[in-house]
Amino acid sequence: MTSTATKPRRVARGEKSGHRVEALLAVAREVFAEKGFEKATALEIAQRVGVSEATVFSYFGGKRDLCLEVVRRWYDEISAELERELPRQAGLPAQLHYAIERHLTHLVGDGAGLCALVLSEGRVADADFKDAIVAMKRRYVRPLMQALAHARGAGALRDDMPLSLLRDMVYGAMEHVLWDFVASGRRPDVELTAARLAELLLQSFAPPDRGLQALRRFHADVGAALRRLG
Amino acid sequence: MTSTATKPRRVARGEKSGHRVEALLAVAREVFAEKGFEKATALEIAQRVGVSEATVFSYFGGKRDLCLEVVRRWYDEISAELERELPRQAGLPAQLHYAIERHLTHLVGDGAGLCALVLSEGRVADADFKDAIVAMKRRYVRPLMQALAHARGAGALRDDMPLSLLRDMVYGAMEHVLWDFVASGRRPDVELTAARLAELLLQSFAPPDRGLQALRRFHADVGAALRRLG
Amino acid sequence: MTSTATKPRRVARGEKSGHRVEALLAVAREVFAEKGFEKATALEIAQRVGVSEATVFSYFGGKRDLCLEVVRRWYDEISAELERELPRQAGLPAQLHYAIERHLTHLVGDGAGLCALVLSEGRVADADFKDAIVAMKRRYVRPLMQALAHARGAGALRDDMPLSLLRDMVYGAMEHVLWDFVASGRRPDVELTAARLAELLLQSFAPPDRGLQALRRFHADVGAALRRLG
Amino acid sequence: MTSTATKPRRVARGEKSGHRVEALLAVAREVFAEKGFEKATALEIAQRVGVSEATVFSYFGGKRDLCLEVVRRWYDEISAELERELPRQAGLPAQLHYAIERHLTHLVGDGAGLCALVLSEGRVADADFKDAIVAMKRRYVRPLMQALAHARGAGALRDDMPLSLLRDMVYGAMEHVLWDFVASGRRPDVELTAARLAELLLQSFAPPDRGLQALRRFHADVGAALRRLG
DNA sequence: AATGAATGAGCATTCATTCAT
DNA sequence: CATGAATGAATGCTCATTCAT
Repeated sequence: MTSTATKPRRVARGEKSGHRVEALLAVAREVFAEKGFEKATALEIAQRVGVSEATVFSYFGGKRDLCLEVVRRWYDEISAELERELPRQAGLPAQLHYAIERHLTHLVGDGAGLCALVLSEGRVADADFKDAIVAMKRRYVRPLMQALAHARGAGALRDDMPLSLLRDMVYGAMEHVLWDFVASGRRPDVELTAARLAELLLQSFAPPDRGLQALRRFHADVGAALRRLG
Repeated sequence: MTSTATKPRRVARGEKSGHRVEALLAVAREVFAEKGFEKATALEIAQRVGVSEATVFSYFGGKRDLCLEVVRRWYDEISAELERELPRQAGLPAQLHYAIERHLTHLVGDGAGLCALVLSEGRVADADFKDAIVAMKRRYVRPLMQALAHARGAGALRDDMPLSLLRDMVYGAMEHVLWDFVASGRRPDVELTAARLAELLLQSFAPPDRGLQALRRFHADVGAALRRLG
Repeated sequence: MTSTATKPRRVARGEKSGHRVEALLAVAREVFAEKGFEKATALEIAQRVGVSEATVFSYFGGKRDLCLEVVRRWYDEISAELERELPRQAGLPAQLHYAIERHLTHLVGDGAGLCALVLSEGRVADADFKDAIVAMKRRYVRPLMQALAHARGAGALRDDMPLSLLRDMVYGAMEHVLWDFVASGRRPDVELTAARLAELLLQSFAPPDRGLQALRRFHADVGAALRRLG
Repeated sequence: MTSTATKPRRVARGEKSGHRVEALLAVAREVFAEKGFEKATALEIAQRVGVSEATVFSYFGGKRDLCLEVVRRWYDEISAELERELPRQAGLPAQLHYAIERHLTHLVGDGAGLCALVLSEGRVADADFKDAIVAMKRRYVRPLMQALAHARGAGALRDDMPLSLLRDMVYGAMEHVLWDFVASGRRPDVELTAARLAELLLQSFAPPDRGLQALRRFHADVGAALRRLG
């Protein structure tokens, strides 16, 4: 609970209230995504839902709280899905592909704006906000981090790079793909892009190929043998 | 020249004015970087420089113009450097490393905020703003794109991936490294990170190794010969 | 509905709101009339009503909208009255007198300022504003124009002058009477002035007198007969 | 000298200064006419003349003073002309026509804006301004008023109407013609309009026709005689 | 439980005006 | 003489937030 925000006078209980809250959150997600935090207004959210401005504030402590809740819900959804499904994928390649495909799908769906929200608004927000965001992000990223760690343990991943860097490559690349989409308006082919990214990243993450080294030694040995024979 | 913005009442001429403009732009860069476009105010910029609010508007057509000029200058600086130096680097590995190291250095320096500015404010800005930003971005990225294209021509780059995706990997990874820095406040080791990223990305971009294939065939052939020898 | 103006946040509903709107419009009429469009401020209007500045903007899209609404209401009032009553007057003299008396009464009442508003602010306003004003003016003037046209059809009006010129004489004369009032502060005797203006204008508009010509011929004939008798 | 305005630091002397002053006044007339008092800016006037803003204030005590001087000059010009030429016109019809034609010509030329200036800005200005304007107006109108008074003395003008009302008809009609021009942008045919207005106004001003009355009595008498003859 | 109504605080922007050089 | 530079004071407008009903 933040010190600056007023407590909502009304806390959702029962069916009707539940619906209200859901509707408000859904619309707020839209509006924040479209306009960004600053340009989003309580009035617009209220009007799209069909309630009064004041109602928004009776359910949420304030604009900031509402926004945080929106972000929280979004992260909850995608995190839960990832936590559930990622471990079911067999092997790093499948897992990486799954994580990428899901992330792209969500972001292309409605998340570009939210993404911007998190990236840039998080920067100027107060500590509370920041901490909350960081925690959500951490949770969201954990499944993939665990998969990477596991793969590294199995020798399927080069161990001379910090996992955080690999993670940054995964999500950074996707985010940039997203910005292109946002800037140009051209919807990317999610499936294709996911496949490509997964392949590129895998190649990137692969440990220096021991087989290749062995083959090179073999070639060298055969060559040397030939020369000795010569 | 944007169509909507008013012209500045004063255009910098002579020494004094030059200083004022530079001071304003420098401070504006700081403030926009810290606060983002919306939360940055002309008043704060003015006060930090030690002039009145009105003075800001006498040098720049408006807040938006000032912001655009700040971004323009920043891009000019880093673009000019890249255009000059990148072609002097020998080979894709060196070029990639150079581009990464420079980008990280600039962003860690003062650009994280501006980066956010460009990424997220660009989303809600008017067409003029957007177009200007896009043009700058394109210029900035061109040197690396050309290097990549050249490398691909020389067979040093896999040709089954769009260059734009490779570019997104390069810059996306860096941006995420930056966000970590912004969020955590822990300054990354630029040199080390640059080296690592360059290596990871190079491995990613490398064409399926023809030498490796040849070696495999050689190995197979030798094996077959051995078996035939029985 | 003008394209540039923001919509008011609140649209009057119910009793209370109705009162607020009316109060604001009434006071705004005063202030615009006193100060003119440019010098009138939302703050002053608000203060005279006893509300905050923001309240003004919550009922009207902006200063311009408020002003236009004020003018619209004023024209509506006087136009409706004229449309209703003018046709009931019998004969051009009565109609002219009625139109003049009403116009003077309204202008002396509160309209001098509004008149100036319409006349001179209209010059610099944007197209929307202008068009709206022109339409109102046209409506207001129509009843008299129709009366004039009808009188001309009946031969009671000289037909060698454009009606628009006659109209300009009617309203121009009155406006000047008004300016005298505004400048000097001496309230004119509306009834007397109306009677005089009506008589002057009627004499002006009368067709060259056929009766007079006939009488002259009669006189000449009688004279000739006398001379023949002589 | 007004109490609020600062004295100009520089009073025009000699050739150069004279030119400056003239140029400033000429341009200021244009700008005030185009934009009205409020929207006219010292900056624009200065730029059109090619001097700095400050220069404007070094020649005139302030915007208001400059404006007053512009108006004064304009009235001086047209008043002087009228004072010189009107008495040379023979007879009321010629004089009325002359006054009308000159007024229309000047207003259509560049005066519409100045006219609005005088009419509406005069309303909100301080007493000094107002008095000055009133004095100018009075001087300008005097020649025609004297012509009217003279005509009335000669029995060529009905004496049951105040001269001020006749004056208002003359100038009011013209002003309305002008507003039509300003609103529609359609330049009126000055010569034709002047002729028509002069004729209409003359017919308006003519004394009730004594000849007509005499003729009617004659007709009545003849009729009565006939009837007596039975 | 909902909201109509009101507003305080803030912000971009404009411009007449001053003054040191 | 002229002006470059600076600014104080307005002013229109926005919006999150409060509160009585």
